[in-house]
Amino acid sequence: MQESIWNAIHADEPPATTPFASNCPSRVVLDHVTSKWGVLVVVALSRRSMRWGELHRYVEGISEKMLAQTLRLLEGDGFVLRESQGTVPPRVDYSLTERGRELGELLIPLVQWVSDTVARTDQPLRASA
Amino acid sequence: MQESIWNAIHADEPPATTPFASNCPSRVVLDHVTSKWGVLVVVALSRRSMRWGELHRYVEGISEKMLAQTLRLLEGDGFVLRESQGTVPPRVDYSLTERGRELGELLIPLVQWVSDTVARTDQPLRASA
DNA sequence: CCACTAGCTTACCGAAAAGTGGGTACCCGC
DNA sequence: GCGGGTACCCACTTTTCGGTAAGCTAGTGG
Repeated sequence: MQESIWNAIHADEPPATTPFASNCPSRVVLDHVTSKWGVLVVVALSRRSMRWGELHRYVEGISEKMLAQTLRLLEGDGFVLRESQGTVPPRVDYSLTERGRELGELLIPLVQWVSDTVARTDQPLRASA
Repeated sequence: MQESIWNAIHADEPPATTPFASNCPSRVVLDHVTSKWGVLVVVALSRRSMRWGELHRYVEGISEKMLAQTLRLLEGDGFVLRESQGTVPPRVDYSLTERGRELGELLIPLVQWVSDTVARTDQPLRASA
């Protein structure tokens, strides 16, 4: 176990093990999981595994390219499991790994909260774009 | 209160109140708070308010432009409070609003978990870039 | 009196992300 | 044999992101 990021916040210079340090590898993964589509894909797969086409229809507005790219990225990071049945027509199932499920449990409250907060706000949340 | 995003996941078509729908306004805010620098700034401000220069030094690698842009965005979304004492040389304090603090409590576990997971992983987490 | 500081803003430009349109392979139903 | 469905990949273009550099204000140290 490593230091809490709270310790980092106390210090003037953050330790290299937290994403506040520019050379920390966690920044890369953090970028992946907080990417525009990455969040939605992980949350979508949190409930149940889905096929390619299902995901594409479900995460509205994502292009095929971005879906493929996002899935490959998340697979590379060990969050998503890709299972291709060798059948024709092709059928590929995507699901979360154990690590992906852990991530989902952190992302779901975030998405839920943002969604709720925006919906609840009477005055527009943003003054400018 | 609105529907849980879980209901959305059960349905074939997600309701317009969740970020799965392409026209949902929460997508915009979600993009802000999950942006590369947005996450780090909110988490940094979660512990204590900071001045411009402090933040700039603390969130390593962020350019002045990006810091200003991120802060303006988060201020527009109501997450960050900007207090400029009219003194010269200028002194500006940034802190989280109540809403910002709520957000921080969701982001901290995420950052912590990613940081821990990456640090704990022996084999490289990502197969490809 | 000149440089230096803090906290920005704006203009400019290259890089990277993301959208578009096409193609592929294979089989099925008509 | 033609079109449609599935799950992609590749090339091209557009859009956005993000970094560099300069400028601005006003007081302060040398």
